[in-house]
Amino acid sequence: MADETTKRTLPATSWAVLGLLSFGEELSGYDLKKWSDRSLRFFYWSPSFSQIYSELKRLEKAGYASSRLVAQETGTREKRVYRITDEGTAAVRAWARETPVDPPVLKHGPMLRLWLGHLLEPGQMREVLLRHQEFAEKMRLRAMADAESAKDEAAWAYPALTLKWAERYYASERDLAAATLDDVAALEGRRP
Amino acid sequence: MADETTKRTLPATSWAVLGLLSFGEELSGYDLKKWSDRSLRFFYWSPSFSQIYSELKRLEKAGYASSRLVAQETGTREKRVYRITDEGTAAVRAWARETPVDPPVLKHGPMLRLWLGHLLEPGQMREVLLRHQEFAEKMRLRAMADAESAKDEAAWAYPALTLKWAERYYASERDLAAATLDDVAALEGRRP
DNA sequence: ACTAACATGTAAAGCGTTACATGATTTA
DNA sequence: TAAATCATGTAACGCTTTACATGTTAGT
Repeated sequence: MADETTKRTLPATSWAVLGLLSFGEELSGYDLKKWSDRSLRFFYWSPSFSQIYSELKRLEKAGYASSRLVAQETGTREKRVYRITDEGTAAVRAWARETPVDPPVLKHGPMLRLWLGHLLEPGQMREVLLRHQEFAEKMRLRAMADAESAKDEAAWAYPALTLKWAERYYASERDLAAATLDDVAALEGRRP
Repeated sequence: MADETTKRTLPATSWAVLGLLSFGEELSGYDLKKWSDRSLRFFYWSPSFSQIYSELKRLEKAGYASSRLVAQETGTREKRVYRITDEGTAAVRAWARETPVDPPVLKHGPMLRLWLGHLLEPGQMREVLLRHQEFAEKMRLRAMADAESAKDEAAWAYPALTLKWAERYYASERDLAAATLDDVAALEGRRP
């Protein structure tokens, strides 16, 4: 272990990155970003490249991850890959078990626009909601496709459950947008 | 107007605060925070006191809001109240109409835990989901209560629609938690 | 050979929170 | 009158992104 002061007070994003490593693979920052975009993205915002790189440094400093440089097959450039340590596994397990779960954070642009509906033309409000509906359906399909390719692999059972959740979540988002479109139509109809 | 450089490039939170002012009332930072907690909160995270205060300063600097000091009835302490300017109204309207809506941002702690299910005991996972279910139902009831008290006031028609949306959204969150509890039970049942 | 996309980082700027400081008002 | 709550801010800190720098690989 190293640097006692930075222990157990890490921000949620650090734990998310350490969580990615907790599946046991040895990964580079770039790998982690790509994987994060395809998994966390559905229910947790995916951190930027630069943040992943700095989180990795912090995790290594805390003794939760170790890194080594590996030479590319043909090229001359080296890359740094990270692996979780035993202490890191213990720490992320303790975090997952003991730290109280805080309520979900939502920043829902389309609803902010609806809330400011008095500033928009009816057609514009409709446009915003239609776009959101499309977005939700696209996300649902992605989650479905990923769930398909991950099924029956016991090691990914829990990630697969989050994909199932995401599929339902974005279906609900899509339907809520549709319902709100009706509500807006009714409102505009009452006083045109 | 003032400070041309800070115009139209404000972060979303600034527009949210200016949006609060766009309903026309003259409000203090404290008022805005309270109102924000009871309205934006359901679909957009509510900024802290300190951020609201600094956003107000920025809005005033940009010429989108004006402030004045008012003396309290009996006390000696003064407070600063803000009102949107004509230019601010035009700006927030232009923002709402022209700025592309970016996809919702979600940081869903319970799902992050589920994703890391391999680190938890089954009972702990169940506990997390139950807590989330309770949270969702509490939010749903709040949205419902607020919608009741806001109905039939034409000026709040759009905010009322967001409360209706929130009521459905948190109902869905509650149901998704229940469904996921079943999924987890099935998973654990298959390999105990 | 050139371009676009892939890959690995660093540096600077800005967003947002927590902690702190201060005073007024209500309640016990 | 003491404590708790309401109310109004400021300052410091830390998280996070955007912009930048640099080299590599694959397609045309």
